[in-house]
Amino acid sequence: MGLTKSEIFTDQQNEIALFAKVFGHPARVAILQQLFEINACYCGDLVSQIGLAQPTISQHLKELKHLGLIKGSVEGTSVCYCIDAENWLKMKETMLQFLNQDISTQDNCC
Amino acid sequence: MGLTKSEIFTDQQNEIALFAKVFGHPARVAILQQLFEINACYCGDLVSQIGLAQPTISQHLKELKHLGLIKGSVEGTSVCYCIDAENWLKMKETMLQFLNQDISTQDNCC
DNA sequence: TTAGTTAATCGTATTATTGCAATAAATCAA
DNA sequence: TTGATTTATTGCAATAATACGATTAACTAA
Repeated sequence: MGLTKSEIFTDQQNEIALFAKVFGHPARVAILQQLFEINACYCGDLVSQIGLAQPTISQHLKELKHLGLIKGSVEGTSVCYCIDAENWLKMKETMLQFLNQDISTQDNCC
Repeated sequence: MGLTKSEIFTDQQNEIALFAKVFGHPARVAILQQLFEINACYCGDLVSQIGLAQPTISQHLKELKHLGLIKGSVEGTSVCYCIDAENWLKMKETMLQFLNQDISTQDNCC
């Protein structure tokens, strides 16, 4: 019915899915790459660099902030965003655990 | 307008987003974890283990297969699915490159 | 052939996501 | 205070994703 049944999955599975979902849009990938490269970036800079409208960028920033992956500090009229290093590492641990799964035996059936 | 503007992003950014999007649902995370654990699994087993309807599981399997992360072989009336090890490794390389980004300088602005 | 089993596909209802114009809010400069 | 600048929020239209009942397709066994 168009509604993800989160309750039938484990917390870990839901957490992985939540992190992955936020990376599931190229604009958010681009924003994060930019923040890593520049280390800090104004919202307006991201708007001109990425090429989406200001409300759209603002919305993507909000989602990244909601998951704790970035943080922003007000500087006058503009807002400076950067990666939240601590939370990024925590996220990385979770995702690596998922990505580094190995196939138990070598003889695949397919 | 509800339509991702893929054309304004790099191929790499779009690729990362596509992989991440498929991990952005707990059912697909659960399916992949199960395939890693059991090494091979019938569609029907996944249906009973995960607790979603058969057409729903089949749809999720289709998406995973479309990205090349799993492959299935017909065995009589059932279909045996397993991880496509080679493509999984390729995907992992792409995602690790993204996740392993480091902050250039230590002095964060925020 | 016929009945049973398993999985894919179709159709559809419901919810989520994306994108932006318009507007509001907050700050600064004169 | 007024006007300019920057970002957040609101509202809405369009598209995508999720889930499943019903059906189809493919195979097996009797």
